[in-house]
Amino acid sequence: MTLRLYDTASREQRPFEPLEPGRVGMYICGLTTQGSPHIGHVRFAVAFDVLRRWLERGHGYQVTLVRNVTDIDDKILAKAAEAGEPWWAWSYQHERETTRALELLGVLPPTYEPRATGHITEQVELIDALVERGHAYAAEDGSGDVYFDVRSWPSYGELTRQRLEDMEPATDADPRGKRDPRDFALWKGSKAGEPETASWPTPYGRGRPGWHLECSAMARKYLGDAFDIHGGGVDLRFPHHENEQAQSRAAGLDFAGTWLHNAWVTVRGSKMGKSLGNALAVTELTRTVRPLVLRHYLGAAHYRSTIEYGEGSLDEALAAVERIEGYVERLQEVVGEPADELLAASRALPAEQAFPVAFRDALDDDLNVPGALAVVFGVVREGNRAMDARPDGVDQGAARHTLLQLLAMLDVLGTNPLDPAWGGAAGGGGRAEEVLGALVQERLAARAAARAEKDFATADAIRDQLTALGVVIEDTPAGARWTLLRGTRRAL
RNA sequence: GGUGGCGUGGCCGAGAGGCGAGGCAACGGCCUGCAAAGCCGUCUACACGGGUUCAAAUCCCGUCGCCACCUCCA
Repeated sequence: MTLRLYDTASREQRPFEPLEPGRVGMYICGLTTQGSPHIGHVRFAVAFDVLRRWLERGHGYQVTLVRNVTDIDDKILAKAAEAGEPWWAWSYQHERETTRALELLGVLPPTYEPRATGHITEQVELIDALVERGHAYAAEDGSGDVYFDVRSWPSYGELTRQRLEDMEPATDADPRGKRDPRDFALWKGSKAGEPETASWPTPYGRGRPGWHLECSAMARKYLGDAFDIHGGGVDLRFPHHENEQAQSRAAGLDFAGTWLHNAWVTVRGSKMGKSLGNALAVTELTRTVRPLVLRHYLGAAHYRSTIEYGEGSLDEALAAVERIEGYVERLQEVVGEPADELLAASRALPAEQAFPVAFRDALDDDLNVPGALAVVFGVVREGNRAMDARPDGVDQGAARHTLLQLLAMLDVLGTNPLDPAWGGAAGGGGRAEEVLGALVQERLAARAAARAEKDFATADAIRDQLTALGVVIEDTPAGARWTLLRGTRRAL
């Protein structure tokens, strides 16, 4: 089955066909450097990370993923000034913070991450082309601004189905220099009071990029005049993506073939945002929540559905993750192979063997992750049942195959518990862990001895003591199993 | 005013004309010395009112409620 994606531009699901067989060019907007990222900010990255993984792993495409960093805009300048810091320091600090947050969540790095300020000449080239074609003009008030002439481009508004006469005027620049109040700034002339470092020389005067232009210029540079997928959050449809498309196409470029937009994380029905006071910073949350759990939470719903964050959301995610992990551990015990070998074997499986048909169908259906997760949980339930039925005689080969498939599926969703991205908790070495293991084993031996003598008071006291320390004990036919409590909340 | 979207069981969350998605929670049971984990079972839902159809959560019309975007926005 071919992958079908919902294209925002045509408002329908369409079979995905890359422009160049076997290769996919993908451009994603979203990285914010205005401040610290909250979980809403990183949802786009998780959503498109799953798409990227599925394109690569499920369909064998070679993906070139470009994720831009718009490292200069009005808000960055304003916030940095307020904080008494250079804008570039402010911007870079938050860029690094966001990158760290995404790494924490197991989001694979893009192929390239270009910055707006590093592509001034490419933007000027684009402005030149637009001016030449009569779609852009230097402001008549001598401000140094350059505007896109929306009335010169009849299909302006096509991406979001809006008619020019219904639109409100753009306010991102001084309206006095505009031919039409809805014209938007391609380039912003340097204003008095703005830092010297926030301007670059151009034929139109010193200034800085308007918002939008950098994406058109960078997508063109790294992905070509036409490319396959352009993604971002729903709020970017207008004006950002509308303007990107208008300026690129007016300059004679085909631009994006498919537009993908992810929905929000809401709190009590409203979009998460700092100004609303309901934003949850990623780095704050991950002090008490395992990144894997947060990743599962953010990725579990369909990317076009709003997810409602509430009390207990992450506890639910933890329960789901632990259910999967519990089964993975159970299988690992049967198979008896080191985690890294299993991981490698799973990743070496051809896609046809790695993914059950129902899983493939779900993801091919506009990335239906909930459907794919249902397949995962189905495997977990069936597998647990089979092991309960024949605790001592599970077929090792079958168990191994199931495990490799399960890991492959979880890999695509980005929630494979054996992935080293999560800190290698499973079977990972480390001197401290060795020592801890030996000490726990000693306690477990004492408990086993007490149980053998039916001295349950002593046995339970040992278990309670370990539990209090965050060591969870589970008795199995083969003896006690212990795991470190890695709960959403701090255990102690 | 314009554009897009949403309303599904106690909660989260898929589905989009007929076959009980899935997860969490709760309750009952199996297993266990007791637990934990796991398994089995119970809770048969689609905002409301009409209509189309042999059949509607799904299509159509209307009503109500909610959200987002309309030049800062994931």
